[in-house]
Amino acid sequence: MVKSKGMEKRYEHQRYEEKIYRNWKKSGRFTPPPYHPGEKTFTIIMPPPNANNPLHVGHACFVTIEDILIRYHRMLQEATLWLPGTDHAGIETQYVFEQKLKAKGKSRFDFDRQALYQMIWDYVKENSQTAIMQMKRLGASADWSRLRFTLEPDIVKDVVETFIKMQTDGLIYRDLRLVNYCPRCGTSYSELEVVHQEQNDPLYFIKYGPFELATVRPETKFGDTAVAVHPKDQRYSQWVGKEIEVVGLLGKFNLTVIADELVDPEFGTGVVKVTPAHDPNDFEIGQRHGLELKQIIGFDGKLTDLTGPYQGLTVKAAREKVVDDLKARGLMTQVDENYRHTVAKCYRCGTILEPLPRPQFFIKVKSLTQLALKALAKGETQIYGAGHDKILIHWLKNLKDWNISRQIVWGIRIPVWYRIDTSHKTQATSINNQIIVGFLDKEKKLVKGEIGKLLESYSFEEIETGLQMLMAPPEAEYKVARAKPGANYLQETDTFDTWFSSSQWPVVTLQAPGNKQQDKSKVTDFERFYPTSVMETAYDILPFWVMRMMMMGCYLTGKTPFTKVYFHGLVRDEQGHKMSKSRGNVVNPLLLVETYGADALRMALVMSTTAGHDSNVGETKVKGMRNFSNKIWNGARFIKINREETGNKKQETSLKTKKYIKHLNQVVKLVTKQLNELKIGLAAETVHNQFWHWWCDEVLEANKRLEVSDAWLEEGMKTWLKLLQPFVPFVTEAVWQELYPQEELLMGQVWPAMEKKV
RNA sequence: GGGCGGUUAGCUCAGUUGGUUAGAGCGCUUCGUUGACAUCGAAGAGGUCAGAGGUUCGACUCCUCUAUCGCCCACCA
Repeated sequence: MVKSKGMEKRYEHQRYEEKIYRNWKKSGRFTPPPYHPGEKTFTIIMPPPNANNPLHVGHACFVTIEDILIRYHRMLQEATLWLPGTDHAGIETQYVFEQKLKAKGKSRFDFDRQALYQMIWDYVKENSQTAIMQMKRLGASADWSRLRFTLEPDIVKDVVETFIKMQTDGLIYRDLRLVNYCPRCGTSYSELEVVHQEQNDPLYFIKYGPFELATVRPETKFGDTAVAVHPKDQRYSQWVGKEIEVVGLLGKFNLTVIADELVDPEFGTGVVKVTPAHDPNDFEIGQRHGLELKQIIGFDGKLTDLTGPYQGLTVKAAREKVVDDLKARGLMTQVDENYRHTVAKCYRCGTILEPLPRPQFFIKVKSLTQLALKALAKGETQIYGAGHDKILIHWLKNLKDWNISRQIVWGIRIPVWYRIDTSHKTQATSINNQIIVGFLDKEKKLVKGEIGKLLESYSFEEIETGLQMLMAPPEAEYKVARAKPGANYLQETDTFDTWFSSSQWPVVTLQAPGNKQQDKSKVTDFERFYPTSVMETAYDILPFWVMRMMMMGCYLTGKTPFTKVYFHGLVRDEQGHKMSKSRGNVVNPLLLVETYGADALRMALVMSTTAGHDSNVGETKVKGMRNFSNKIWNGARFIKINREETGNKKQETSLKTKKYIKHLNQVVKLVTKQLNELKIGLAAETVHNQFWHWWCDEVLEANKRLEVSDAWLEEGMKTWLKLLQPFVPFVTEAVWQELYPQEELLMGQVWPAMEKKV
């Protein structure tokens, strides 16, 4: 066995990775160089990981792909910026935190807003540090000096300004709508956060005045304000416009029969009860016909005082009781036990969502989607990833107005203010004094009620200090303002949908004052780096994030926020199963890094993957790529031993060098082309196969046979290390320093030229 | 009900935008360790590229249809 001074037989990643990362960071190359006119820039805004959980293998995937592109462009000597950040992830984080409170026997209602916010803040800060540390272990060469967080003051300020601008532009409205409300999470959701799930539920046929009708939700009958049939349904045409008398569980009542297109004459008996307050279709019908909105289910998921003996029952319990009572009174004619339909559930906790009427802030999306569609049509943004461009367009064309109100604490509070009249004589009459508030009084006891009435026993200050929630009637007057507009104003307690701030991420991160140039030039990061080059993210957040970033970026700046979008697929386990905690097949990326090295994991995550398609990654693949790191190491070790043994005096004798150099040029060309075309998986495959099966298997052997000179072998190795660096930065840097200790870091080298002359 | 993908070697996947004998990793067979690497090397077995039709001088690649698997969306009470 041949021994070389300083190079072990195997590449031991543990001995190098940490030190190498420190040297990279020290070199200052994570930060783009000072501005100079005419520079070419390359920018990636990192998808900010949720600051509530350690990283999973999906994060490792985006870190790898983005780092490859960043390192490549940095070597092309472009002004390269990879701007990292973390996201407060409103509902996600509050949910996780509430679980922790629950474990301690507490709930969010035990704390006032400020206290709860501060607790979550501390928790998130701690977790973000973990996430950042983990990304560094993967070799992420991001500019950590520009790290941003969605709830830091500069960002919040910009997000608030955006809302004000949109209000001025008439893109915001507050209206009473049926929102998807989760009684467990205590908040409403946007259209996108609803999961539709198919399930079996009994379909009940009940007697309804002169009719019979079918429903899966008999408990909502207390909120019925009409009966509807299809306008062309001959069977019922004589009833339309007439009043009918219905005998219900709470006694007799009268309803009008209306005709509406939405009714399917084929379904059930062709007659439906209309419950505008608790069904999205019925709400629409109600709007068209001016029906009363009778809310009989509260925001706690229980029946209200309008339901007599059923008051206080949960929806589920109420349904059972109503069914029993209907049967007992002979009002139930039949039950279809095998009825299959879809129900809307909370994406977060799986609770069945209640459509409930609630005044919320909405964004009119139409003009925004038009801007995004235009940018796509003009090719200002190109999508990479298996048909997801079509999906994006489909979304943009069908998007509904965006509900941006969330009833949680952990987020940016909506900058809307309600004036409360504290003069006694108007307390009862002012519409704003009918605002319902909940607050913790001096004894930390929760008090709830109309503010006008509460002001008789509490001071305005006491209410304001302990305020937990505020619910203003739809007609309430409000002011949009950056700061409290006057003494008697109370701020809206709802916060923005977390995606509202995320949608502005490329704009606000680059605009943040903390990111001003260090040098004296007046060019801001925004001017320098916007629009960004590539947005790289998983396809599953296309509608939540990418689409909305396009809409908001175009709206705020007149330019699309990124010229290319690269979607990566989901990382599945070795057998192709989706990773999940319950399945127990979640792989911890950090564990793999420890065992096989960061380079091995990186390579395993990108080799032979294509944009937009899921990939399977398991230990065997990572192990194989660990072997690849070792192969690179040993290729270098051969050169080093060669130097020591022969003093690099081997000259070629057969003039085959020319052929090898030509091939090497072709490889450089190919890898460059593939990276330019964002064919990352293919590029990784090329360097892997060419280095191993061509360079090592053929050229090294040729050198032994004196067909390739030592000098050219060295030259080729240098080229190879540069080509490999973006993919496997650690081992190549380690080798570089072994072979070329006098040179600057490999990370700072220039990408190989296309042509190398023999 | 609408949309988007996949179907290539035993398994997991590539296939550089139609061009000579279709590739990789893992697995399998046989052989090989004094001189980079056994986390290795050499040789090899294994594919009618889901099926049918079409365009073309030429199709894994483009078009149509079928089968099958998967994902996303959807207001059917």
